[in-house]
Amino acid sequence: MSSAAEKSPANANNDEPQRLLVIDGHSMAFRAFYALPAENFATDTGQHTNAVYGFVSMLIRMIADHDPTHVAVAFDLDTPTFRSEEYEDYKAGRSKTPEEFHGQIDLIQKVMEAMNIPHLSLDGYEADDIIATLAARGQEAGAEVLVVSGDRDAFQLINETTRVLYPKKGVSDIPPMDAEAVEAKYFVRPERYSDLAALVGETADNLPGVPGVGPKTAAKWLNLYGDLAGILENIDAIKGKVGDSLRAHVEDVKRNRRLNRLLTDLDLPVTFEALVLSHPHRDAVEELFDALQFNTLRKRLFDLFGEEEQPVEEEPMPPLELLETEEALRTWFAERAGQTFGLHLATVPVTGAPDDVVGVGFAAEGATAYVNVEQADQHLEEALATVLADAGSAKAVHDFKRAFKLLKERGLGLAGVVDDTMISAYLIQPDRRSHELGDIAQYHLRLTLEAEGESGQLELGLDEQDAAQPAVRAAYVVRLLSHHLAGQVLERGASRLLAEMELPLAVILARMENTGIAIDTERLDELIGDFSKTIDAATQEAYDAIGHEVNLSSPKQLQGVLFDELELPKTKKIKTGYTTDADSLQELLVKTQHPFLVALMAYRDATKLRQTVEGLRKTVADDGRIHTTYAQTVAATGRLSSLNPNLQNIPIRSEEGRRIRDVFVVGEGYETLLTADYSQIEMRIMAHLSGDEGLIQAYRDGEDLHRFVGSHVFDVAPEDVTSEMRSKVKAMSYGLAYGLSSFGLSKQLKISVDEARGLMKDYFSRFGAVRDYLRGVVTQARQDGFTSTIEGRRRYLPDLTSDNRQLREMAERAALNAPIQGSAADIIKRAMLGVDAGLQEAGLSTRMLLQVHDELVFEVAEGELDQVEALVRERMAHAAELAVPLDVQVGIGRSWHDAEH
DNA sequence: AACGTGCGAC
DNA sequence: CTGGTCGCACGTTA
Repeated sequence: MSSAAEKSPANANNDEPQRLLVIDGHSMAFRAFYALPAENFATDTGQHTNAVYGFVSMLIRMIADHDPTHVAVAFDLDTPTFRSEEYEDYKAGRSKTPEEFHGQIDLIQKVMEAMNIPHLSLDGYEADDIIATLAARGQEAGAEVLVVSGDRDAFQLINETTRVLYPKKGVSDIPPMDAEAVEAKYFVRPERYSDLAALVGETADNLPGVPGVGPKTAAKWLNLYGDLAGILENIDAIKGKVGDSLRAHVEDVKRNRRLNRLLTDLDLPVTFEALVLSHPHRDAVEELFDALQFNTLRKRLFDLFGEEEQPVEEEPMPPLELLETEEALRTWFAERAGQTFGLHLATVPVTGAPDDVVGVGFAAEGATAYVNVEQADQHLEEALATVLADAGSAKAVHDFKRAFKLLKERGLGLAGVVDDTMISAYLIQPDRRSHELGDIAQYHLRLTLEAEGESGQLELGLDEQDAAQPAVRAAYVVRLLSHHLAGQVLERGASRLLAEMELPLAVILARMENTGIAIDTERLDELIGDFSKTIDAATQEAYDAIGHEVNLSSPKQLQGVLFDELELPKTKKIKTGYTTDADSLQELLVKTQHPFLVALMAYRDATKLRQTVEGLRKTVADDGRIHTTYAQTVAATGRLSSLNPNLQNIPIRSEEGRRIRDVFVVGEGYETLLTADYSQIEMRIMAHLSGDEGLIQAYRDGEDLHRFVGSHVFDVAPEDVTSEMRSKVKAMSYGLAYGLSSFGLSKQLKISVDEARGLMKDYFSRFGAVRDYLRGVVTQARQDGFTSTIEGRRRYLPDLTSDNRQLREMAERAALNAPIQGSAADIIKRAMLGVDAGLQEAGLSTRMLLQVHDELVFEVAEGELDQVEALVRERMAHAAELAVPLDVQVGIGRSWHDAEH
């Protein structure tokens, strides 16, 4: 399925297959109303908009998913219909429409007018009749028909060309019902569905059926006698109680059948052609959506129809010029002075080492060029080096950090980088999972990395062309992308983040990665042995406890042992059965005291540790150091991530695990490792962002925050806060920043949900500003479509308005967390820039090695300790000006373990 | 190869 | 249904 953004507006071209989408307006509005909480959707004037929002959202999605050429919406009127005339209790007993629903139908109709989508209603008839009539007309015109209705009567319309979207509660992606689906569910073909409904009855319409007859019986009869008429002809042949029941209610059945027949011949004032889906009235939509305060929806709507979403007209790529002499290179760049060059490296893989740079592709206005680095003579290479290292020559690259490192391998510098399209794309869409050049070029420009006519065939004869073509093509694409993304980066207020934070940071990260951290490999090997012994012992214990062997690493086999064999109580359900996670095992142990559980948990702990240590062992480079790679465009909040290996999840909480930190040591020629971390940075940010006077003052006074909060929540003097109270508020304080529920808190603290709820209530009654802030974050994010950090880093969360509750609530928790986690990421990034600058200004040899979210690890050169400590403390503490101080804790030692404090 | 489960860190 | 952000290893399934 293509995304909404790719849809072009429909046209009535007769060569194209036509598809009509007909929607039951009231029923969809009601679905939307109940899918979205009314209290979250209201304008400043108090008009509720949840049904309008949900309706338009579903409509956009359906247009995107099904690509109709024609669309219409049918509404009921409040006036009597031929059905209520015949049967006065028709649809009686329906509960009154809620207060908040009032006026929303009118608004939906206004939106339809602005969107240029016809909406129809007809005195004396219901929406279903209009739908049936339109469906018939669509079919006559040869169109495929999709009916969207929450009324099962619509099933009678299903045939080879007509299908029904019948939204089930809580399902946003609705599979269309066709004849087979109806038959599978009701055991009759769609054309017999009305007969079946007449027999069974329809509670939604207050039409009683034959008592004792359900779909199965009705279907059995219909299949036996052909149709309802056939049943009535043979009515005396039907035996048993149900036969008597049928005979007693035959008039009801006949009435039901008259009422549930949809009319397909209404006199509607529109032709099929008038239903053609065309562009919205832009001004009308702007005005209406302003009034409704729909901001993200406006963008989705315009994206759906937007002209700018048409494929970008691709100009032929300028011809490739090979720069083979110093002179040629100088001339090429001199003629284009002042331009921003797209740049891309041609590389070849090398086993067990970084890729090798074999050439450099450049793109400028109307020209592309390639320099073969391997065949370059000294003059050419020097000229190239000059251009690359020239800060005055502006360049756009994709993945600056990688390019910087690869060039460095060749002894080449890289400066003047004004854009990294990978980072720009990330700042625009931090949630995207891939920011690879090919992906974002496809997404933003509809361009592929493969040039026209290049697919597959090798350019024969010239080896270097093989490397040159793709590199130059990439440089060309990078240049276009950079141009295209710059506007969006600016619009989203991310220009400073890019230029002053992420780009300079890339250089620092490249250096950290190249430096790596020294490893005591002997110690590492010892640890592997130690953990292995623990594993062997635990394994044996586990086998003894159950009398046979089993793969303790297989959740599936463990389920067999725990729940079938040992018949322990069932745990939480997961996709593949019942969970065997650590929390659940602990609960099982409390309940059953089974020795197998103890052994299994010991096995889990030890295998996790051995696995970590073995992973580290494999990544120790020839220089005896581990060189992680930092991913700058992965974490949606703005954090870095670390991979190959991940050095941001080295154990510390358990004594056994902490030993692993002993293998990270100071390198030869250096004096010591130094770690510096922010104390409670996320809580401090929460205090700052919420402006809670109590929390702010506590931090200013340098109090033990959790003790302080505990004394207020439990209403005791600070010195009377027990460690149990302290750990409770600590869990709660941190949980709040993650959107923790009272259920989650109760589980974590092993207390009742009531107790957890009470705890949270007390917390918020003392720290009301925190509650107001957290509420405000979600409301604001829903309005804006994004959250922001203190540096203006945005995270877009379209799911905040999803009609899927689970998605929506996940987005709400992400919205709570993103400003806090993201601001902490901003702060430590600023700190890294500051510390790095400070070290250089002071001409120190001390090196920054690692970043672990709120911690930096340094390798301190001989004699620099005092100076470095002062510098690091100062720069970290002043990386941001908050309402509370940023407390920095520093530790020193020969290993990472010893440098903990 | 892709997915699901489980778990380490902050 | 129920705590955010990651990366990685293993077993299982396609």
